Amino acid sequence: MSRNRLRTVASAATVLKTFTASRPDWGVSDLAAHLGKSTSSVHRILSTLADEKLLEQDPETGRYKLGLALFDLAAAVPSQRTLQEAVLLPMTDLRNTTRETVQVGVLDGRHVVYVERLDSPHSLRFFSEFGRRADAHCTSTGKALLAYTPTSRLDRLLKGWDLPQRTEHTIIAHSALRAELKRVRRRGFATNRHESAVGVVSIAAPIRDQRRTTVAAISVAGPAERFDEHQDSIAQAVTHAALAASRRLGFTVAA
Amino acid sequence: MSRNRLRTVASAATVLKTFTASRPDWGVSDLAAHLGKSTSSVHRILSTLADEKLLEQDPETGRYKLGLALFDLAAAVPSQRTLQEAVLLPMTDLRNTTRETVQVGVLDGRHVVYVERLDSPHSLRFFSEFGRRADAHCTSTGKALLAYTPTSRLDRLLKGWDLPQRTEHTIIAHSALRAELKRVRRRGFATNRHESAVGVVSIAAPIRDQRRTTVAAISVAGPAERFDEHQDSIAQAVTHAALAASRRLGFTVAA
DNA sequence: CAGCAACATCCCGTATAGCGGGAAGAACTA
DNA sequence: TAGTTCTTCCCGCTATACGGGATGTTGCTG
Repeated sequence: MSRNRLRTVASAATVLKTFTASRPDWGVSDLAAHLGKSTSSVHRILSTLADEKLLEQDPETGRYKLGLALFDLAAAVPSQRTLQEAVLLPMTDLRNTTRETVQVGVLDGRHVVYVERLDSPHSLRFFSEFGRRADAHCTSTGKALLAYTPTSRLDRLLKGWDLPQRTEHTIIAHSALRAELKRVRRRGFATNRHESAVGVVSIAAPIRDQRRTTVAAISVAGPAERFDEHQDSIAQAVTHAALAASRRLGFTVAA
Repeated sequence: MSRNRLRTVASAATVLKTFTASRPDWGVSDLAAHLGKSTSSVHRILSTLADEKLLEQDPETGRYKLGLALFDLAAAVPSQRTLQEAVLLPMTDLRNTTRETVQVGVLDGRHVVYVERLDSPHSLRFFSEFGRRADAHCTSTGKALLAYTPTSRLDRLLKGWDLPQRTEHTIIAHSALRAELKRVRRRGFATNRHESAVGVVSIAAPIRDQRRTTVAAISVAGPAERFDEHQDSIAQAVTHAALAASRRLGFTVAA
């Protein structure tokens, strides 16, 4: 943490981040109690953020919630723009080939953030999962990204990382995860077989840029029964799409 | 603007909002010049926001961009959650019926913010347009929302609103817009025929909640040539989907 | 229906956080 | 190699932000 920080801005950021999907609205008093601050201070932060449209206040109840200005900001997150352009056609091709949901994710610490998505024609999924974050250790996207994370950085991530067990198939031992990541590097793709949730299977491959750095991963996900029959061909299609996307980011195959 | 505001927080919000799709990254010096502040002050704000993951700094160039924490916040915006659940099946049905892209939007002042989307099976569109905002006066979604905006509020919006002309078909006169909104109320749906962009046609209908308040609109959009043949049946499907979504929000048809 | 509780909002005295000038260090360019 | 541009940091000064407590509103309960 930088020494030269603005504590009022940090407090306001903390306030913003207290609004979550599971706790979408707060009153002045209960937020003050939650944060251990006075109602005066919290009220000032909330009304300032509301003036800036980052929050909204329900005029009937007086409670605050996140505001629409956040959509504008989320839509402007730039690293995904270059990535978006690169994955446009490969994602569409992959979706049309596999008829399944296709996603692109990036690593954020011990999580995956899904930044792009194309629904399968017969999927009920929605944009609401845009920006969704998931565990890195038990998703194919996460494992595809961790597999190519520099060793020193992976060591730092693993230190103190008590891998959450999501299903009975979830890898929870560091040694097992390291072995699995080695297997991912050998095969060139990662799989998730009921590790993040029972019934969910996915395959992911890394997307690299012109410096050969893995910057994202592309995946196909669906219910297990549709995958088991065609895993080899899906894996091939995913690695093909990942290479196509990589090429568009300037990656060249070694001679 | 509230008198009781935190100017450091307001400055930080201004900094965040300076990052846009068209200007996705800033250095300390050029942002300071842009905002008329000293580099010391701007640097402190930027590094504090980076500590909070709302911004990221490129370690090679020193320039700042928006951070991934914004996805978490955008995904947690609550008013869309209830709406999402309500529009789930109606959107899917509408997409399957029309084979076109389906969106749900809400009004934000003189703009529409698209908060849900389902791509047509043959669309190249992507999540990058999630949260996209568009003019209200020349989109079917916008007109469907403005048509049911209380008169006093519509008057306030129109006052000083110089309607931007996007194509030769765009409504730019207040009187013409009022007449058009009357027509929307009479027909129960709104249309956009090359008004927001040449070649783009869409049809939208209002979604109401249990208090009979119009809270969102659902629309189908596509290229003009696919719409012209089936406008009546598409309009019927859209109004049907809007009613289904409304019912799920507790709306009941008057006896 | 009156009293009470809970909440948001606001005022004001105090002190500390934040401001900007300017210096230091790094990287780039002519 | 010197000059330029940029980011980062230090420090004195002052204006902002803090929290206690008061006020007003709304809803609940006996």
